[in-house]
Amino acid sequence: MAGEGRVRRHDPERRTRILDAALDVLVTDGTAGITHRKVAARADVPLGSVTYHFSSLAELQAQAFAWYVEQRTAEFEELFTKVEAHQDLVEVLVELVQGGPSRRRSAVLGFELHLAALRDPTLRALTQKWTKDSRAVLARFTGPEIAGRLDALLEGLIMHALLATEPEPREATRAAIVQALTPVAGRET
Amino acid sequence: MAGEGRVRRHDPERRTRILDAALDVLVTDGTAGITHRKVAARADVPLGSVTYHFSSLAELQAQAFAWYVEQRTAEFEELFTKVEAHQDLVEVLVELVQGGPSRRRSAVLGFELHLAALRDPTLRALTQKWTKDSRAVLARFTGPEIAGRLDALLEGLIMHALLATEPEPREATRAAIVQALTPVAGRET
Amino acid sequence: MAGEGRVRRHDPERRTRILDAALDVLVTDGTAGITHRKVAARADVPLGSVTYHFSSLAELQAQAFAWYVEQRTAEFEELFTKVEAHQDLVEVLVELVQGGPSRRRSAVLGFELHLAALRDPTLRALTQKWTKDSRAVLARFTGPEIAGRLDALLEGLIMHALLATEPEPREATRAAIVQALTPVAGRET
Amino acid sequence: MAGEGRVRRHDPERRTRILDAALDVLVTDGTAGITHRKVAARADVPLGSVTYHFSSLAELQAQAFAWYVEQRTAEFEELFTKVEAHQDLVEVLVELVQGGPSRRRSAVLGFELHLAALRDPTLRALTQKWTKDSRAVLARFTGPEIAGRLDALLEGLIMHALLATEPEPREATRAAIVQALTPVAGRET
DNA sequence: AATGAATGAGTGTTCATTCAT
DNA sequence: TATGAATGAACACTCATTCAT
Repeated sequence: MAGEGRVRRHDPERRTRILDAALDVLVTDGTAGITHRKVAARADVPLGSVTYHFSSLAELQAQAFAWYVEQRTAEFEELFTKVEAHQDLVEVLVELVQGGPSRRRSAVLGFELHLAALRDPTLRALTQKWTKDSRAVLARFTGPEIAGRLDALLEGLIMHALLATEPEPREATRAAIVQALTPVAGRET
Repeated sequence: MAGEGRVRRHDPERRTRILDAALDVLVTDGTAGITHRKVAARADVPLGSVTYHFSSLAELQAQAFAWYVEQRTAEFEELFTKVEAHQDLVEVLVELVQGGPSRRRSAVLGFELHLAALRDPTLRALTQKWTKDSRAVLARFTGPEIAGRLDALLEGLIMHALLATEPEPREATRAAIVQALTPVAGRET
Repeated sequence: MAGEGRVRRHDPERRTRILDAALDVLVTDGTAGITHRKVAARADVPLGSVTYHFSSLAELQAQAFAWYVEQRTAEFEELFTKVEAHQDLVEVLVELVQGGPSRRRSAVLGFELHLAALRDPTLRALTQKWTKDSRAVLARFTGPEIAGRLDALLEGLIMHALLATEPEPREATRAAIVQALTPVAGRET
Repeated sequence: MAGEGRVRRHDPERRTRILDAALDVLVTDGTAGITHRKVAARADVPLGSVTYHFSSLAELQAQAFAWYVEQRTAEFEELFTKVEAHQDLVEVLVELVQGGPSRRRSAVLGFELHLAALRDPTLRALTQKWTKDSRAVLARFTGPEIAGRLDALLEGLIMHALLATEPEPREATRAAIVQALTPVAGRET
């Protein structure tokens, strides 16, 4: 708002806009395809502006991912404020996995981050905190052990959902989640 | 099978050596970092040899991934030939997740492929066949529904294992797998 | 002299501090490596401050070199105030050449300036005046002809001293200087 | 010779032509101003060709300087093959210092190299060998001690000749050289 | 008076790809 | 058939300089 003039000298939200643009590029082209130029074009900002605000492409990527995790953590947290009964929990989790195209962006970024973290210790710190926080939220409803497996299951389900040509039936997803939530009767070794 | 033989005069294994080198590079640097030059260096082959055998870098990557899936599918299949009792199955799967550094390479390539497939239809065909085959193997022991969830769970567990600083306790992994294998007693929803 | 005072309100020594910083950068990185940013960092001054006080990088460099020549000329002059006997002169000159690391900075800047002057007429005016002044000082003790060759010899000795891995023996330096100071007996054409 | 066609696929002397072009650029713009693009333009060669033949700009510069020293050493050597009498020696040296514009290029490169060597150990190895070789040649006529001072004197004379607006009188140069060649009668110190 | 944000030109370098041999 | 030379496009990044505040 306030004038989309060609020349934008004072532009206090530029940093954030660049970060959002970087995330857009990461969704589209992945860490393999991100470049200063693509980000600048997406943010409608001169090339020099990107290198001015971020000391390197790696730094830009790291901050973009941090910004993504921050948003997604809040969103995740918020999702569970409405959960009261066990049934609510199941529904929320199913929605998390099956969530339409709106969720696709989020999921792609998540996997992109995971893979990048495999090679970048800085990012790994980010994913570890993220995983810990997610599990903590789940654990409020399930206890820590179940939260761990549930988290892994969700990760796998989401990845498969992303890659499947035709969506998994909602029932199958629900059944998988319900099972993960159900303590096993007879103890295992 | 066999077939494929296009160029194999003097150095019949050069093609394969290049593919293996490409996989090595993919493990180290990811799809973001693979180049003709790195592959050539790794395979100890002149640069021209790589571009000669593979019409483009994308083509090389695709064939490398195909070669990887072929190997991994066989390996996966083989893993289950020894399984007889239910207990064996659990052990094999736990090993699959916890498998040491030897399995790391495999796991990294798997995720790299999944992510690449998100944007490349050619690769998606590959991942779909792979997923289908893996599930089919699992289904021989568990039935189709459970195979699906189990597959997702394994995917998630492996990813988490890759990213964790300290390995998950073997017990937790086993418990998660056992649970996925155990049909839920009382139906819900 | 004095004059020059253009901008000196709140931080009257900032200009000088910037010039000194510029010289430091010139010693470290040469004319090939000087930048506004390095100078600003060295002077612990905001980037804008450098461009504010000096209209261009060339201008900054020129003034830094002028400042250097001014200092060095005074220092040179001062060096000879103590000289009375011929023997004193020799000692002072040997010290000039062999002078330890303290003199290194000075020598590097001198050669840097000479080379820059080769391509920049403004700087050449500076080097010419400098050479003239130096020779005039020497000439007070040696007469003009000897001063010229002596000056050249010193220049060469200093350059060699800078580049040598192990210092030339003090005796050799002294011998060279003594010889330059000694008028040739029998004239030859 | 042999066709100056626009497209020059096979061009075995390209490396050398690039080195010569690099020296040209170094004469014109110094180590401060050399770029891949300038060298490419000067050599009439595509940009990629320069980076193909030389792994970095520093490498290109180093090899160009090495090539220069090689040429200049040979030239220097050759200069003294004609020297028989003492008088010949003086004449050759005077010519070395006073040598017209043809010698200017050589001199500029020499100083450029000296200064660059101050900061680059690789280049310093080059200058040290060069200095050693030059002195050895001189020493054949003067003995080692005098060769050292003579070398320094020549260096200084040449630098001054480069920077002077009007050439030093030939006589003054000759006198300086003659003096450096003349052993001092009375012992010093 | 002073400065941080901003930008466009230019840098070194990498690389997929082409092609003559 | 196989390969090294070659090249043009693109990249990350640096920087002198401008300008609004």
